[in-house]
Amino acid sequence: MVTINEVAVEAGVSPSTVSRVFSRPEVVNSVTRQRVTEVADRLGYTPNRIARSLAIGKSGNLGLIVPDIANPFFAHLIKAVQVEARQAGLALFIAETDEHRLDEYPLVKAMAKQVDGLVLASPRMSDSQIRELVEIAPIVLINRKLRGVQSVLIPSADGMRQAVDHLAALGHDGCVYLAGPRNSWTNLQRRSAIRGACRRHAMSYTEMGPFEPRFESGVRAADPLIAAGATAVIAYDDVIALGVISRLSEREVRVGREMSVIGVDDSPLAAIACPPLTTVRVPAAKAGAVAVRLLLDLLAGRDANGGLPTELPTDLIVRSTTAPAPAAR
Amino acid sequence: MVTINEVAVEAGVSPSTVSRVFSRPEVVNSVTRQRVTEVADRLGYTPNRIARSLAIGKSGNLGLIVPDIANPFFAHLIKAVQVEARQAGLALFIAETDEHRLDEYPLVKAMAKQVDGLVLASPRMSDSQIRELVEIAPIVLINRKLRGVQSVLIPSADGMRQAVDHLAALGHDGCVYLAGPRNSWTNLQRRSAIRGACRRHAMSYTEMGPFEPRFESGVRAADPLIAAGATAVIAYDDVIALGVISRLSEREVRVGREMSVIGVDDSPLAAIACPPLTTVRVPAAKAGAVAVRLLLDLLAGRDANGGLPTELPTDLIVRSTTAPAPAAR
DNA sequence: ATGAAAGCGCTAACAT
DNA sequence: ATGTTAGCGCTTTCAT
Repeated sequence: MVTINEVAVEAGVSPSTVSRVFSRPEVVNSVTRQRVTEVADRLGYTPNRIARSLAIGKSGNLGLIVPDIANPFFAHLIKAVQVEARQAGLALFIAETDEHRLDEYPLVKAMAKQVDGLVLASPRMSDSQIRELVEIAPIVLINRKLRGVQSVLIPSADGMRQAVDHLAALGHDGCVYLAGPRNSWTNLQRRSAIRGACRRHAMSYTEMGPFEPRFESGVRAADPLIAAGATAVIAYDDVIALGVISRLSEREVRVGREMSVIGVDDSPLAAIACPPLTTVRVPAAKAGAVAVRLLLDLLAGRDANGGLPTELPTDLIVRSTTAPAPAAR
Repeated sequence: MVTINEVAVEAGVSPSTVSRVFSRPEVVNSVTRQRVTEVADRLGYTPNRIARSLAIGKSGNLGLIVPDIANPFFAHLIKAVQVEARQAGLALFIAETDEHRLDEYPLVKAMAKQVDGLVLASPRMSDSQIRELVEIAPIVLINRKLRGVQSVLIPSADGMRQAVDHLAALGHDGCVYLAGPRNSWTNLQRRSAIRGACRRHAMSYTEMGPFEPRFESGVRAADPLIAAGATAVIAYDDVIALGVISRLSEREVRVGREMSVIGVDDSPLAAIACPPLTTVRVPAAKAGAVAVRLLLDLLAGRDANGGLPTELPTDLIVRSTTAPAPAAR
């Protein structure tokens, strides 16, 4: 491995000069700079980021923790974070908790030591654990609210309300909510928004779950749904909704006829599904991008947004899985 | 930040002892160890991984480069790599090239310096660039073949042959291939397998493209397909296939009747689609897991698999988008 | 504009 | 079993 010193002797300058050429080129004489870069190229020298990190006390890395990489919502979130981080010249560490609440904390803690900042997407760990992490590295939360910690929130209350209004307008006199992970902030938000809207419309509210956000959860949920005589269901997310639809079709209940189904996320899946899924659009990519920008502000000492949570809006996208209630037809 | 030295003085031992307690606990007297860990806890000390990396010359990190994080194929690949890396106690850097061939090399090179090994998934860069990277860090390639570089390959020839056989059995007298990215090894494999199989069946072979693996590419491809009077089409991947189906439905050509469509990947999308997509199953997760294991072997000096490429099999999954040729009915 | 020297936090011979 | 010492490769005062 070729170091700064070898370049220095070869170019007939001191190590400091070589260092400057790579960190603050403008302060070194252009002809010296020229010579140094030329030698560096010839020797194939490139700075050792780790040594650099140790010296300046910053890693140039960001960390991102998500529950499930393959879930389309998080996949798009990751993508946006990656793009934004790169734009800022930062590399991205990524880790998945796989919805395993227990491993989450040690995992994140280990990562926190080697990054300049951390984005936690829908973390399941306790408030106090998050507080401890904040001591180690600047943190931005996505879909989790905690006093004194910067966050970007997608409350989805608007979208859920729109969803229930939509159902009410179609004449449904009740709806069931297929709940997501028990401790998820997002789930709590959705649940209470739906419940509130149902009350306002004098619709009955039933809850099933909790379900992990997987396709299989949805297929598992479908039969109880039929048994309960439901006519309308809102799932925690698109993935679950799609599972429901799949099983419903197998059971020969026509979705968008006998049963109305609404998902959340508007992942690409939703538009492709059959029938196309009515869903609440959630700005995943936007959330990721905003989170990174907040983190960057934090790192730069700009006090981002006055420490207030940034809230992103949601909206109902009506497609073909919702229809008038059978009784109302 | 509390360092090893502060712990040392507080515990009345030398820094080396503290260091040992954290790296090779078994070599230090259990009572000293006890005292040190206790002090460390009290002071909230945790080792600085960056300093450690510099000292031992290894980072404990793996890097993964993918063209598109949100593509389900890569999403599942990433997930498997992440799981496998974590199991080995390694953190994972991830970067996306977004199918931008130009940025790819510098990006990867920067990452190569701070990881112990690299997995390149479907890289688009040139052979010589890859060769240069191999000088910097151990590398395992996925779906790219290069003499002297370890790789895991999914040639998909079997699957494509099965796909064409299937079409032939349904009475189609030709098929069109919606090609993927021009320089992609995978695309070349698929193309030649399809072409070969068509020749064997005396079927006509037509190619359109290249297309980036996106839904929109597929919708764009559909009209020319109709115009060309095609009865059967094999898309580079599921995502494109789904786009085709979507546009075909809009144009009111019934998929699985007038037109047969086959995808590749068997992403979750395929089963959910409408109608369910006939597709060639590609073991994305398996590929990721195997790649990490090969990399680990490389790092350990075990010469993995004799340096031979590991090949993973593919198989046709027949669902509902393929049907007898209209003429043959 | 450049150089000398100290140090970032940890590890690894080598001694004891 | 533990301490001493000398780095790992880079940055950064402080001089010049």
